[in-house]
Amino acid sequence: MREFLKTKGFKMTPQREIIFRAFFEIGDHVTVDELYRRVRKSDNSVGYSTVWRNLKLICRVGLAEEVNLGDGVTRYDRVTREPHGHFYCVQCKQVTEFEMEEIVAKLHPIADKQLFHVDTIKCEISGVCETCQKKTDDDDDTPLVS
Amino acid sequence: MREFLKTKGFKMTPQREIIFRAFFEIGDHVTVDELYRRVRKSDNSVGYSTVWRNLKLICRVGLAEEVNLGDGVTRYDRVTREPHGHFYCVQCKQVTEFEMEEIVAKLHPIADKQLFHVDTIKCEISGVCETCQKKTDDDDDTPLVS
DNA sequence: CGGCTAAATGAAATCGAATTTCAATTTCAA
DNA sequence: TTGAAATTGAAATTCGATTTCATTTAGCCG
Repeated sequence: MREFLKTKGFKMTPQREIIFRAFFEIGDHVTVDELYRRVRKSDNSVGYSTVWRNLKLICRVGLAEEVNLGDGVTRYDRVTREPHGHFYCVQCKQVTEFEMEEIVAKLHPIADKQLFHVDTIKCEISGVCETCQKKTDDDDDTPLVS
Repeated sequence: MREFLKTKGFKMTPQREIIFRAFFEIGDHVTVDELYRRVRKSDNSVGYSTVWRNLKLICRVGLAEEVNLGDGVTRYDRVTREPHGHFYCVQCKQVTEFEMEEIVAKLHPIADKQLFHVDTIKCEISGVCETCQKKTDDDDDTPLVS
């Protein structure tokens, strides 16, 4: 990793070491705050902005990407995996994934047709997860569109 | 519209009249600020928060939905149309659409399989639009990867 | 037509995540 | 070892989103 960063003009530091390690351990849909807490367990002197900057750095070097589920908090995903979309439960805020190979394959021709140069493709499905569906079978939340 | 709102327990006001009208005229991917400016042309005494609240209201009654393209600004789309995804040009910030009927049809079974109750489906493709591609053929922006 | 209550408004204040500033520290190539 | 450039931590700032609050208004009821 030190070498990889060097080739891109960045230095390795103890804090960065911890942050990178933590990020790749936690895995996906992490928020800055979550990662910050996690990092503090290893070294409680690491600053919030350092965690933030390094998360941005991980994105810049192409190892992660920002995920926006519309709840005002930015999450971060590793990009070292298959293309995938997200299920976002509006009740428990839990994020799960689904494989998106086929969807992506369908989307590319659409972009090509409009001569749009694609950087990233995102699919987000919001709704209620199985667990929360069961939980809210009774206590209904005054539906506006009855 | 007055009647429609009444059935949902809301009143009609001059400001609301203007805001609703403006929203459905402008059409899509409007930001609060854009709509606010537009509304002020009809009546420069309308407040920003009123525009914001009414945009939220339009969403609540199911006539619009929030669109999040990851640039920190919330946009609003009418929902009275075919399901569609968005192209977002990271250079000129322009938003265009693409038809998504078929994609949605493929996505639903995926959600069903995980027993996820779907509220909304969003597909966002970020990249560079045709116009901006031509514009930036020369002045390259120091690519980090490569 | 008044009177009344809930809803709506506008301005200003607040919130909160994201981002920047700045002085001090650290990395690492020469 | 040394110096330039990168990095860090804390605090400040930014900026869109949202709330507060005093005032006004819509629309139902008699």
